[in-house]
Amino acid sequence: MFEGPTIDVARRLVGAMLYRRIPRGAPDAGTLLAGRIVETEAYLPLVDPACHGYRGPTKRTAALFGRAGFAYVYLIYGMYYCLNVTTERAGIGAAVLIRALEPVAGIAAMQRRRGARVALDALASGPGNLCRAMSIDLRCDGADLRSGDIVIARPKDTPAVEIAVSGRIGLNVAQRWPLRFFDPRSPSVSPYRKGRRRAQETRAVSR
DNA sequence: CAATAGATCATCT
DNA sequence: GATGATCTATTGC
Repeated sequence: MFEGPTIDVARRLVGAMLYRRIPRGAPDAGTLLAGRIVETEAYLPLVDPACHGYRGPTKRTAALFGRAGFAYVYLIYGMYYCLNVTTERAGIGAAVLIRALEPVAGIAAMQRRRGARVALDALASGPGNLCRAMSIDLRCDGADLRSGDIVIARPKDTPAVEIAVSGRIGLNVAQRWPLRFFDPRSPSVSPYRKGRRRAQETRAVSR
């Protein structure tokens, strides 16, 4: 699931499931949330100036440099969290950013986090919204994604999906690198906005 | 529809 | 002290 080159993992994660058990103490504690991953971005080892590991490990990026299959969570713009899955072997800083989910289970609890008037398709669309809906914050940094309160898995009956490719979103460097992967049929794929338009030179790829 | 401002803070220089 | 792998509300076509 998390083995192999980062790009392969990013593609493999589209269509996979993300499960989240809300921990004790939080609202809706014990509730199981689930969503189907429909959008990811690869942040490559060594050569990618947009990857947080590009300049070597720091305290913040410690998890990024750990073994594959763990969470790397960071705070962005002072108010949102982003969930990444670490890839590659220990000592290499690379990851896949999880950008959007289609809500599958625990929708009422997600709505309590995001606001009741938010449309179903938008509940976990975009990395910041996704983390808010799934109750993911810095406490999740370093978590094992094979077992625990956050699990990413590809159930046996997971159907093959069409995967489209585009440039990455929100970057100042290397944004045109074709490292964003998404299910073009999903209504939950995060919308492009001004300044992101350029990245949307997509081409469909089936598998 | 497009464009802009503002919120807000851990981390790094 | 500056900087974001963002989102939302609001403004102006």
